[in-house]
Parts: sequence; structure tokens; C-alpha cells
Amino acid sequence: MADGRMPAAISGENLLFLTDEQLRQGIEAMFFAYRGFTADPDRILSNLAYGRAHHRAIHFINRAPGTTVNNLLNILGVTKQSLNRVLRTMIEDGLVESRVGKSDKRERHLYLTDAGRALEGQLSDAQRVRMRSAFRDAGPDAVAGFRTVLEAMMDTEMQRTYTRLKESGA
Amino acid sequence: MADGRMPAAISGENLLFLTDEQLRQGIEAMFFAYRGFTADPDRILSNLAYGRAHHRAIHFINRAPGTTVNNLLNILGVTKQSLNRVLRTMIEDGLVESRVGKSDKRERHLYLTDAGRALEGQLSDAQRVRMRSAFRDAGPDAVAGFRTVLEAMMDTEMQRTYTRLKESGA
DNA sequence: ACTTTAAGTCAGCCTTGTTGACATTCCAAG
DNA sequence: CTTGGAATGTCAACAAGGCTGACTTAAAGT
Repeated sequence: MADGRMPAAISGENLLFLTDEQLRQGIEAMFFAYRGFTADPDRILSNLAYGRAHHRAIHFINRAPGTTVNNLLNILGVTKQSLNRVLRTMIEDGLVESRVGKSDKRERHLYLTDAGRALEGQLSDAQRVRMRSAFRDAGPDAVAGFRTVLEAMMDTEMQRTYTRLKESGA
Repeated sequence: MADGRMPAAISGENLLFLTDEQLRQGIEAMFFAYRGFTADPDRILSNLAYGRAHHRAIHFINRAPGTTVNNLLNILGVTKQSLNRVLRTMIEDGLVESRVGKSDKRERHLYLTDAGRALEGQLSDAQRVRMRSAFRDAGPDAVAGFRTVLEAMMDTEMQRTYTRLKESGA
């Protein structure tokens, strides 16, 4: 198994990881792990006037500075009314800057201000501490498997979005 | 590496999977994958008068029939008022049955009715289809890694809850 | 000129989380 | 036997963050 090869006709024994019980454990692992995944930034945000929605917006603006509202909408998968609400508060609070597009003046390009970057760093650090600890405990092979399964779990459009972001950041 | 051993002083090369960029990709993978993870049951539920909270309750009642409200509270990590709201609607709608405890009559033990089990099966099937496909695409080694990382990402109390459930189901 | 697109806004609704206050019922310890 | 605490349930109020629908403005495309 170490070489990763798989016989053309997969034997019954190899399918034991696909039993309903195994799938259920995977489902429950996702549920509990996601709670841990969001717990640390949530704790920080609860002291401020922001929530998880702000965290997501701030994360992806930091990831792709100058992104348009429409692009962010596609990444986040919410309506523009929902996004606009969190965006407006963060612009008012001086965390996000909205600049009119040069070539297309209808578009607004979004950037984090210094204050925005500071908050982003605080939230990211908290989330990365847990992620780093989990990755270190699990080891590189487990991390590779983790990412493989997560990618396979995404919708096709999300896979493309994820890959595009991944490649832009490398 | 196949034997899983790790030198006492971990070399720099082995830590490449712990760079901030790798961690960020892991964080984004979790975000996008969780959306996929919940998408199918959410679609089914949107046609009914229920939401994700109902799905979670119904899942764990099915998993541990006869569980008390308090126990369910600990698993789900919400307040009793939140849980009570979804529980009440499902009891009214005849999906969940609440029986007074025998030894301790303060406790209510929760069971799914036939209708409840039918809905649970419908939701689980939808979620399992995606999970099975992701697991199959990724292969058994990746799945093992996936679960290792997820477990390491949980809070300690969630790990215990998760393990207890896992062992009760095996 | 007309249509489409990007963005923003207003109003209203739903789900799901939160606190706080309070009643009931029952077990168990003094 | 009484009383304190635990488990449950309920009411009220509120907030975050989703949603739809309708509409405006401005710019771009055709």
C-alpha cells in the first residue's frame, strides 16, 4: 500500500473504509473539527462588534487585495445584500477601503487598511496556531490526505475557486 | 517514512508542510469543503420547514437513541433554549418522541419515530453520497490522514465526545 | 439610443444562536 | 421531612447573518 497502487478490480477488503459506519465517522469528524476550526477567531470576534461573516470577508480581501465585490461574492457564496452589510460596517470602521475601478468605473476594488490588516493578522494567527498544531501532530502524510479528501468534497465551482486562490498565493 | 518514524530533531525540509502558506491553504480547504459537506442536506431541508439545526439534532438522536436532552446539549454545543426550539417543532411534527426517564423522571429520553428515521435516512444518504465519492476518489490512505488531522483539530472535550460516539457505534 | 452589468440600498423575513427570568419536578443530603 | 440543587421546559427579547424582492445609479457594451 505504501506505493499507492491499486489493483484494477478493487478487492472487498480495500473497501472497508467506505462502509456506512466509516462514512458516518467522517461526517461526525467534520462536524466536530469545524467547531474547533472556528472557535478561536470566534472568541476574538465576540469581544468586538464583528462576527464570522466579517472574518470571512476580511480573510479573502487580504488574500486577494483589490478584488471586486462581485468576485468576493462568488468566493463567499452569499448574496450581495448579506456581503454589503458586513462590508459597509468594516468600511465605516476604517478596516476596509473601497476604490473605484480604473478601467471599469462601475467596479469597486477592496483593500484592507492598516487597521484591517492588523485584525486580519490577529484572527489568522489564532486560527493558524490550532491548524499548525493539528498539522504537526498529524504529520505531512496525514496532511496531504486531509487536503486530498477536502478537495474531493468540494463542489466543482468551489474546487476551481480554491485552486485559483491556491495558485495565486504560491 | 512508511514506518511513521520521525527523527528526534526534525529537519527543515520536513517542516515545509507547516509554512503559513500551507496553513492558509488548509484553512481555505476547510472553508470550501464544509460548504460542500452541508450543501446536499441543506438543499433537502430548504424544501421542508427545517434547517441545519434540525439535521444535527436528528443525526445525533439517531446515532444515540434514548439520549437525554442534556447529553444532546453537550454534543451539539448550543444552549438548551436553542435546542428546545428545534426539538419542540420536531416533536410536534411527529419526528421525535420524548419519553420520561424511568430511573430519573426529570430526564427526557429522545427517540426518532418512523417518520423521523425516514427523514434522517434521506439526509444521511445525501451526505453520504458525497462523502463516499470523496473517500473513494481520495483512497484509504488519504482518508486515514483526513481523519487524523480532523481529530487533532478538535477541542479536547469534543475529541472525547467524538471518540465515545465512535466506539459506541463500532 | 438601448440594454446589460456592477454596485449599493431599503424593507422585510427566517433560522439559529444568545441571555435572563422563572416554573416545575424530582432526587438526595442534611 | 424539608430543603437545596439538578434537569427540564418555557417565555421574552435580542442579534447575527442568511434570504428575497424591488429599485436606483452609473458605467459599459452593442
